[in-house]
Amino acid sequence: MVTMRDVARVAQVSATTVSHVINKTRKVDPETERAVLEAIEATGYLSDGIGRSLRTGTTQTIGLAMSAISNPYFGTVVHAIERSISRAGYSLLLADTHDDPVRERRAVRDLLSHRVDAMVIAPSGEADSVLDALVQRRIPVVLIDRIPTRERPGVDAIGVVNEEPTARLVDHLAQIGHSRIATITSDPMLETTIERLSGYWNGIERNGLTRDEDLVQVGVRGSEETTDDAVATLLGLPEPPTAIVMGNNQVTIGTMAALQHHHMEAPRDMALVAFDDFPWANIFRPRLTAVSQPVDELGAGAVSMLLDRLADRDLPPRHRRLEPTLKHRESCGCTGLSTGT
Amino acid sequence: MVTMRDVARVAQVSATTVSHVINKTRKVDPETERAVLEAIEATGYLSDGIGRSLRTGTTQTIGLAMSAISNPYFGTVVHAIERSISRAGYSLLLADTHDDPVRERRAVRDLLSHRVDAMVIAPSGEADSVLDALVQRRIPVVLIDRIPTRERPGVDAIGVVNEEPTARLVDHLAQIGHSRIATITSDPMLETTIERLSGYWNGIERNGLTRDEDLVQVGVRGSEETTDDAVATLLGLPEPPTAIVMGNNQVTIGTMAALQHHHMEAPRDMALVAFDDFPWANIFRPRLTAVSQPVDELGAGAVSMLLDRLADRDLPPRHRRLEPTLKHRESCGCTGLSTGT
DNA sequence: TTGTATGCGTTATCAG
DNA sequence: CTGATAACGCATACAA
Repeated sequence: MVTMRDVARVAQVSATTVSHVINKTRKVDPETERAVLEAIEATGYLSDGIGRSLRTGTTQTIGLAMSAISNPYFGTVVHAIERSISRAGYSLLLADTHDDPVRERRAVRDLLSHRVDAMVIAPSGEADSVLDALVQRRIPVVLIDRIPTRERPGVDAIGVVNEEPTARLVDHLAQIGHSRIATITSDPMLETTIERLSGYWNGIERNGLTRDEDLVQVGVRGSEETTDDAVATLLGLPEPPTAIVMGNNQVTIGTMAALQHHHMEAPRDMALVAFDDFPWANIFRPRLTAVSQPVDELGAGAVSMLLDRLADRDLPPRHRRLEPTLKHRESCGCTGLSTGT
Repeated sequence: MVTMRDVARVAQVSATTVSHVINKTRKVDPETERAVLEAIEATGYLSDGIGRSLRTGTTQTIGLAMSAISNPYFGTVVHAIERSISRAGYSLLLADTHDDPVRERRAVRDLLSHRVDAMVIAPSGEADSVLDALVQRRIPVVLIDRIPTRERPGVDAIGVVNEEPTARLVDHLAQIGHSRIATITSDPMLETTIERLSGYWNGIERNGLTRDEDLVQVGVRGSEETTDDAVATLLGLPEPPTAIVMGNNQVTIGTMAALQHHHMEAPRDMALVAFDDFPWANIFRPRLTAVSQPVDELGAGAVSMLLDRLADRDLPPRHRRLEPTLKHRESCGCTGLSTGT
């Protein structure tokens, strides 16, 4: 490996000077500078981040801990985060939590071991102890997607409004005549699930519908079989639902597959509305009526908060809620007024 | 920050012993070990990868350089790679190339600066100089998706067979009666584009169709407007095509959107077949007849080759081709024999 | 079974 | 304007 000392030798200067040339951190004679630059070119020298990190205490690296499986927008989110981050001169270290508290703990440990300067986390339902440990180490953290009720010093959060938009979904179904409206959601420990469920109930109540626990299927971890069972249960009810609110993208996939098994089609046999949109929703049928998250903004917002906190760790914690957009399309079965893009 | 020396002080031993306890790298008195472990617990010590890396020369980090935009399977690939990699005790450092040679160079430099132990790259069409530099530094590299014609020492590659499967797509269209078969592809510099295009021509010729350059639309970078133009051009032909072979996922999205603008529907108004499948292809309509890549296997295979090479850098270069699967569904307009899953 | 000393590549401090 | 030196946290060769 070619080190700074090698460059220094070739350029006939001290390593100090080479360092200063590279980092533009003090005035150096143009002549000398040229010599150094040439030596760098000649040797093919590339500065070693490890050495620098050890010395400076910063790695210019941000850790991202989230579940690849659970988030169908995974790619988009990672991409949005990577873009903002690299623009700011940081690199992205990835760790998969699988939305499982144990693996989440491991993932964060790993990130910590690599000395990331800060982390973005999509916290599992039981992330408290992990977060507390992070707070104690005073490492900047931004929570994404799931916003905890409790605030922590040094921990920001960004996500969307979940409750009211879900209620609106129910409103809409009620307005077009549905009275048996079911909902299927995933992991009940997740903050998002809780909020969307609460929105569902609000919708049921404010539309004067009868509150029926049987219409609520809380899928465990949202695996496909579970969703299949959930749909079967709903269809087997004495008075089956005529509409379903799907709690997230994963559930939507499972639910639609299940309906297919039953040879049912939306919106003909079942009205369908979803929380979470699909990137290609407009090209394929049925065009899903869905609450769409501003994924790019979430990623960019997360990084922006992180950079703010990197600049001043004592900033009071901020929790940002972005407004999702209702994409009114066709799966709800109300054809007339489609506005979706 | 709590360092090894802190632990050593608390445990009343030397730093050396602490190191040995942590790494299980020499015999140590059970009593002493207990004391060290306790001290680690008490202090909340976490070993510093930076210090270790500087000393050992390895970072236990793998770099992944690919374009998030161009690859709709991005999430799946990253996930597959991350899984295999973390199982082997490595972490994943991400860099976006945007499929642009300049940004690719930057991405690789970044990764190199962070001293990744090895890299996985989805090379742009002009990656030669970058790859040569990597070879010179003797850093293990696996190319994914696009397999160069030239072999390089120390550089493995993994991807799918492109030519024959594309020809088969044409075969199928020809067999069900199409004679005006068009193709739309993206960046003509990419190895995959070249191979698929060649497969297209093979198909045209071996089915005795007339070779018509007008039916080939090579999209630049596959942006949506470009695809729109391509479709318009095709439809404006004196003898427009009745079927289209879409060269990749991105093109598929663009083409389907464009067809929609023209109020055309597959397979009614245009037979459609694609290279690259969609994760949710079965749930939405039209169910696309498509060549599907074994994405998980590609990721796992890439990592496996990387680990092999990490164990022995002098392994001869290997180029692996996996077989993609034809998912015969409905967009091709030949209903009878659908076999797709 | 344990400890001391050294150096990995860099940058900050201080001296010139 | 430039250079010598020490230190970041760790693992190892060597000594005890």
